Amino acid sequence: MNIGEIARRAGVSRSTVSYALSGKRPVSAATVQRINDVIAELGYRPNASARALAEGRTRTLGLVVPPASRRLTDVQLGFVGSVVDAAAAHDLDVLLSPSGGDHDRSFERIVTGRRVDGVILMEILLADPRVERLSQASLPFVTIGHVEHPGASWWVDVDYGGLITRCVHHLADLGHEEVVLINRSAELVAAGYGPALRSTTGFLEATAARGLRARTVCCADEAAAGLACFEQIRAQWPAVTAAVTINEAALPGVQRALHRAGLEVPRDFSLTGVIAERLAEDFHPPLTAADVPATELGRLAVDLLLAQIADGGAEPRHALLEPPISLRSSTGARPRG
Amino acid sequence: MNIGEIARRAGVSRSTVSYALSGKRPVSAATVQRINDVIAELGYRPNASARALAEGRTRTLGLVVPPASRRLTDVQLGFVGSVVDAAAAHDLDVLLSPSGGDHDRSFERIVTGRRVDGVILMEILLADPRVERLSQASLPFVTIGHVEHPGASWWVDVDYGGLITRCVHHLADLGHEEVVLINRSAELVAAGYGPALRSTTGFLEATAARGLRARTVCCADEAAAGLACFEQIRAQWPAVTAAVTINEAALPGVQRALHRAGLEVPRDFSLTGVIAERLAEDFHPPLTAADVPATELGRLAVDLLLAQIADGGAEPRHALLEPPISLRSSTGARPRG
DNA sequence: ATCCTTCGTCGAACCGGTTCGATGACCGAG
DNA sequence: CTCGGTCATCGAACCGGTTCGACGAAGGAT
Repeated sequence: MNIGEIARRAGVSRSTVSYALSGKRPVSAATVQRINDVIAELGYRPNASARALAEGRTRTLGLVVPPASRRLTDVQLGFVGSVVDAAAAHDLDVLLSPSGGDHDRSFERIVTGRRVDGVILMEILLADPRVERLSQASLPFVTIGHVEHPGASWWVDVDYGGLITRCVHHLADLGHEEVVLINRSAELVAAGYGPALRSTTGFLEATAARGLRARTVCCADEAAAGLACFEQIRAQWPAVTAAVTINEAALPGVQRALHRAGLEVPRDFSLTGVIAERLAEDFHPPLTAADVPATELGRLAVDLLLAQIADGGAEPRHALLEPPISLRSSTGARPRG
Repeated sequence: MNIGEIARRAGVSRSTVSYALSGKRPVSAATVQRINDVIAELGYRPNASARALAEGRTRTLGLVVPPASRRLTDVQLGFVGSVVDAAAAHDLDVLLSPSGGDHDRSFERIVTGRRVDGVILMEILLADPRVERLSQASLPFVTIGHVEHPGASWWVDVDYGGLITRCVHHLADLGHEEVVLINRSAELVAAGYGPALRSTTGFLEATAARGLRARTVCCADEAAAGLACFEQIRAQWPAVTAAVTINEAALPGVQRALHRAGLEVPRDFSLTGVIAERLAEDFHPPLTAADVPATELGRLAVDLLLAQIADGGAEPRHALLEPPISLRSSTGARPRG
């Protein structure tokens, strides 16, 4: 069931079948009809490997994801889903590569094996060796998240710094005077994980600008850590009346700690941050937060990647999204006394 | 940078380079050394499409996942991660195909385009058209979850019926007399989703065997639905003192409803079921539940698929896992009065 | 009737690997 | 010295598509 068999049964040459399918040269209507009949009867589809070899492109995108050992957050899961859906909308397949910060075998296969036309890299670090590797392999790629010198490459990202800034202003407007940033894990910060670093920067600048006392803690991506972390905050800085967070996984623990401490949100304590929409709405009460537009980000990443593949010499393009803060009900005026 | 270039620079023929790399025929040590030097210098890796075309296999597995519009549960996410990791351990890549119950373009590309050596299908229905399609295409495949007539195909699954049965016995041993099953959505049940149906069967048989009054409700996969569902249970069947569930996504809502009703777990109400380990431990208090061994299931699925690819004529094999129930602290004796 | 286009189709080369049969060099045995 | 047998390597065919140049037939202009 290859193109030669189709050609034989339709009584034409292989090239005519190819042209009839691609439309790249005119073929008479009668011949097209005959070929289509044979194809429908045999259920033929061109062999993807052969086509990729001849055309020099695979119609496949690579998606580099964190290995399963690191559990995906809701936001990351949203990226994966939307990238896959957006690619499918262009009739492209997605090849998954689980890769840590170092390039492992799977990543190398993707990069040098010509298995994909381009790569989307998520969860990158400010100085990421994989970005370097892709550049020198001259394989088109787009990162979700941006590196230290963002002018030279293609990326999409959420403006964590800006969003955290707006969260702080929101709390300042409500009269809070001492606030804490619950960041992600110390390991991620140490490794140079952009969102964690930019959140910190934005938080410190905004609190300074508004004259607030600022506290920051790192917290592992687990409910248990969130609980411990919040109890430590209460013990260490009892005057803190509001928290800003980008750590989704810690939220259930924070909620339990609030409950255990007898604090009611937002009457006794305000909570906000950058959180996947679903989690913000599942919280009790629903969180006033910047919803990460994971779906749009994934779609944009695919669009940029396709543009880059179509025109390799084009100037790098970026998109820095700053979604609005959804006012739900987890923030309120600073409690008095 | 193809095999011909390597051959030219090493002063040998293309076939010698190929044999040196694959080891399928002896090549002198000196020649191998020379070839390896050139390869290392140029950073050569064989073109995956060309190799796939020549060998007749792609070294790639297909993974059919629900489209992103349906949010993945924690258990499903666990499957995806473990399948990808297990495949990577065998130096195989994973191609993702988002597909609903019907076969769409992405699924068809996977099946007929010879893009993959085999397929893993998750979230299948009792009568799933995709299973039919893969069978007639004679493409090796393994399902996570099993179809109505399980003898004819390869699959791995968790024994939902058996686990729910054991949950019911556990509650009966604790003295509960009226219990409810919180199932997944009515749509899934109507579509013939195996875990939902087998849970119901197991629940009804076990409660009948132990002489318990049995109630069942369907609940959409959302926190809000879980809350509404639980409040309806309290209103409609006030004598219910324990719930069994397979609906992870509804848990936050159930928790909120329990809290709102002033019920303390397990003193006033017992809760158990089949739940991803992480969620069971994030619950307050941690849930006594059967932890779905998603990681093992994914690994097993890959193992079975590789066995099937290696020997297409082999008898279909299955694995029905029945993980132990982890006794945590969400179940207790029936409250008196 | 002759020449020039245009249209539809064909054959061959090519993409970059793998694999099979053949060939030549070298060796030890007779 | 010749013969038989390894061993290492080579050339060619093949996998299944795409694409380019060429070619024959039909049609229009002169």
